[in-house]
Amino acid sequence: MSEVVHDELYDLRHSTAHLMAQAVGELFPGVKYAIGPPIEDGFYYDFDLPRPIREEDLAAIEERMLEISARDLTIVRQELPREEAVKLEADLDQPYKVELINDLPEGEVISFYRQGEWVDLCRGPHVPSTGKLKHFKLLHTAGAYWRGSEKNKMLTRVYGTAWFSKADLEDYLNRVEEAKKRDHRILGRELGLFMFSEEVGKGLPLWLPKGATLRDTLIDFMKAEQLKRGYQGVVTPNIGSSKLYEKSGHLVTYRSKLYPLMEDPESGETYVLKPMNCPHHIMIYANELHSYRELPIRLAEFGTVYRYEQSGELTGMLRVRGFTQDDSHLFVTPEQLGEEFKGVVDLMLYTLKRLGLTDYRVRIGIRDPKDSKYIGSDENWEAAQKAIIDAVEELGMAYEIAEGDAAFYGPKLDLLVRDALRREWQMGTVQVDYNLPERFELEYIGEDGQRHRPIMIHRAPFGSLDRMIGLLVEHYAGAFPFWLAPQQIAIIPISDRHHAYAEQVNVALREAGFRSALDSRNEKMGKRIRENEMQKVPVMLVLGDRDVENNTVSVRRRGEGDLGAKTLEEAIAYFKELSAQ
RNA sequence: GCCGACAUGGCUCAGUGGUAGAGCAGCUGUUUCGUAAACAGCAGGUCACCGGUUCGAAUCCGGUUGUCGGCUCCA
Repeated sequence: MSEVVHDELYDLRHSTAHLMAQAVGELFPGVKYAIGPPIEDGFYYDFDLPRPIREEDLAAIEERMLEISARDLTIVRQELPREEAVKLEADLDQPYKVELINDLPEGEVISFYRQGEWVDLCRGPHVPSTGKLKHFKLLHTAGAYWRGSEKNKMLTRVYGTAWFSKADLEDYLNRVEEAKKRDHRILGRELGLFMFSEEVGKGLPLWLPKGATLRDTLIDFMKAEQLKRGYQGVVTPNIGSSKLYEKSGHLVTYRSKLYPLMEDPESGETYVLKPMNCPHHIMIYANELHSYRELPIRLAEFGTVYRYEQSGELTGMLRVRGFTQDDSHLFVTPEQLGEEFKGVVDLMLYTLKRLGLTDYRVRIGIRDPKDSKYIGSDENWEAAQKAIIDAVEELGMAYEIAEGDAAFYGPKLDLLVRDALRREWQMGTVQVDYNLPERFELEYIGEDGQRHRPIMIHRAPFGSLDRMIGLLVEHYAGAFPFWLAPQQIAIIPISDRHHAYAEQVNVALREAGFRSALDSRNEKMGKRIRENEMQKVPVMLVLGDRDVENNTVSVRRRGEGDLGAKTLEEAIAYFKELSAQ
């Protein structure tokens, strides 16, 4: 968030951050100020304090903020030459501010904003006086490293939100409350999709029958697409020799992100629990000599990988330690690169569309030339980055370039989607890689009879099945479209005498390929309807005397209610229609 | 990993030093019902785990594990 948009709401939030800093200064003498910018929906300020602020302190800080607001202090801008600016902050015993001033580029205007006794280094702009700041709330505290580096001291960050009116503030707080109800961790349990077990291990998801069905549905969808698009399935083991990963470069770059190595007791050779599928797929390509006529070769696998993520990073299904990628590696000639890359992007966008995810961002990660973790030659990097940018330009897509976001072996294009709490997650990803083919000396025989080096495209349209399902749960608030719903149809016989007919209908629907289940519990129909509604089953069939008599089913659509009686044939036609939506 | 917080039956929560409670879910019966909660009874917890303080700990203290919000990281 280096580029801050200067609209009025941002100014208000920025000023509220100052207001909070002043209040903290009054309540915690000796506080050192770091930075305090406006952010989406609010603001934060980082403090270095004699003792950390606790959540229970927030009310007192808010109270002091309101008091300072009531003083209605005029907010005044003041510009100072560099030396005087440094002296001002040094006199105030504010070392972080001194460091910030010293790092400002030559010729930059150095400005301060003063409200009453309190002053802060700041580019501004701000509201005219503290009296304008009334509708805010402090939300939570967090630790944050000075300048974002874990080598530096950890400061205390306080997050808050601020709005023009009381109504806006309340709306926002309500929105957050509503969003929490969509949390996939809560819905995942309520809907019986997945679980975690302390005894199995943190970050290791267990998929329950309904969640497993959802996974199967997504896998079937992707397999069908891949079949149309000329992919071939492969299967590779969950572990591989460390030598393989040494050669690929993963071992050096991601040592700390691997589960500890396993040792073969006979040979003493070590094995890696695989964090990636690429080296395995590369071995399959290298198994035989390929002609240019065979290329592109597209090897696909739903590969489960394990990454030892830092414990503090784990978040439900959105960040786990064991997950399944819809992975594929394409081996292509330089001439094919552009078309193949565009083909992958097309699949990725089609996938998002089918899943109903329309709100996403495209980020192109290129390398940071100053960082040494990137392998391979400058020429290869230039060529790979150019291939990606040319392709998205040709496709007319909106995108952002992010320096330093490339994989260590190549640049990539990521699709980013937000969760219920508006946190952004990387979903689909595609990378262009000249470097691993070089490391593994991959070849094909060209038209000219000479040996040539293929280029690899790594891609995963879902990214991780686990993360994608977590996100889809939040996107749909658990109410999946018919084709995705783990259980599509619930059959509710009104009383015992309708069971035989209900069973018959259930069998017929399963025969027709629908995920149907009979709910013949000894409960009143209304209760069973209610519970199936809450389980987000898209369709219910209520069966009573009339239906048995007329050989019909009464169709009830989730969220809509009774659609009336249909024959079984009509109902099946309707379900086929729903499946296509 | 770091900062802060939290942890009571399957779920949601009450209980702040004197030997654990409610609703929902579960089980058993009764009820056989036309589109979002029938009725009654029963059962269920070493209060996350380990240690300490105390005559006595769910409650106070320390540690561990897990979870939550951030930071850092994300092939």
